[in-house]
Amino acid sequence: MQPEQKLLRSVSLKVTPQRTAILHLLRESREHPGVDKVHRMILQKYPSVSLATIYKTLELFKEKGLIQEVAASARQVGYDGNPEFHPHLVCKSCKEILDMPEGDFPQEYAREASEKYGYQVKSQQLFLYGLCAECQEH
Amino acid sequence: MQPEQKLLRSVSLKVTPQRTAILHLLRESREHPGVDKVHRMILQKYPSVSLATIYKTLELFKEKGLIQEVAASARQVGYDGNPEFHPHLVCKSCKEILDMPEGDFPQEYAREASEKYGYQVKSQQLFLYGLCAECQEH
DNA sequence: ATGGGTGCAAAACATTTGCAAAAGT
DNA sequence: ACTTTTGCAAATGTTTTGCACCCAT
Repeated sequence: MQPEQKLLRSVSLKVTPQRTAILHLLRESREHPGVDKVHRMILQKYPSVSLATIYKTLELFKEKGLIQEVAASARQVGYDGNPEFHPHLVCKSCKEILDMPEGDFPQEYAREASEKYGYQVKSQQLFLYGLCAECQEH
Repeated sequence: MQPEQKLLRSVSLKVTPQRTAILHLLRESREHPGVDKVHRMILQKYPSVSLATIYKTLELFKEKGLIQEVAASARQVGYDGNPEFHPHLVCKSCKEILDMPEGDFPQEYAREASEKYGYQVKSQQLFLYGLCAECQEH
C-alpha cells in the first residue's frame, strides 16, 4: 500500500485518488507549490479535479498536520509535504523555495519567548530571503 | 519636523498627510495591522482615504524599505513599521503579532545557506507560533 | 508649471459556500 | 446503507487598474 494511503488512514480521512495524488505530489516534490500550481499538476493525471477540491484538501491536510503551509510572503504561499519545521530559503528572483533540512531549529528563541513573554511556543518558521546561485549569475 | 516627513524625503517620496499618517501609525504601534486595519485606523483621522491608496502606499513603503511585510500565514499578513529583522511571536488564538526585539538573528543559518547552497542571503524572518500568556488562561 | 499622488469605480483575481451527485467505508 | 467527498456554479472577498482631478514641489 502506498504510504500516502496509510497516512490518510492514520488521520481518519477517507482515501480518494485526489487526496492520494495531492499528498503524494507534495511529499515527493522539492518544490512548495501554491494552490494553483497544485491544481495544474493534479489536472495532468485527473483532468476533472476542481480548484475547490484543492482548496478544501490543502486546508484539511494542514489541519491534520500532514503538510505545512509556507507563507514566504503575502503573495507567495506554498504547501510543504514535510510537516516538520525546517528553515526555508526563498529566492526573491525565481521565487523558488528550497528546504534547508540540516540543522535543528534554534531553541534559544523559543525559550526566551517562554521566559520573557510567557509564550507557549508550538512551532517555528525561519525564512532566509535572497538570491539563489542560479539567479545571481543573471 | 516629524520624523516621518524626514523618512519620506530620504527615499524621495512626496510628503502627503496620508503617507505621513500611515507611516506614523506603523512606527508607533506595537501591532502589525493588515491592509484593512490600517485603512480603518487612518479613516478616523482622514475620513476620505481610499483603500486603494492604502494598498499603493504600503507597497511603496515596502519597496523603499521603510516598513516590512510580515506574513505570519496565508491569511494573516501585517505591516511592521520597523524594517529591521527581528523575531515575531504569533498567537494562534488572538492572532496578535508581538515583536521580540532582543537577541540578534542567528547568523549560522545564513552562513550555511551561503556555503552549502550558494545563496546570497539578504534578509531573514523568524516566526514563533503558539499561545500568548493571555490566551493560555482562556 | 509639472509630475506625482489620490479617490473613485470598475475590473480582475482569489477564495469560500451550498448543494446534488458520486464514491468510500 | 450510510457518510464523506467531490465538482459545479454562484457568491463573496480581496487586490489591482485606469483615469480625472488635486496637491506638493
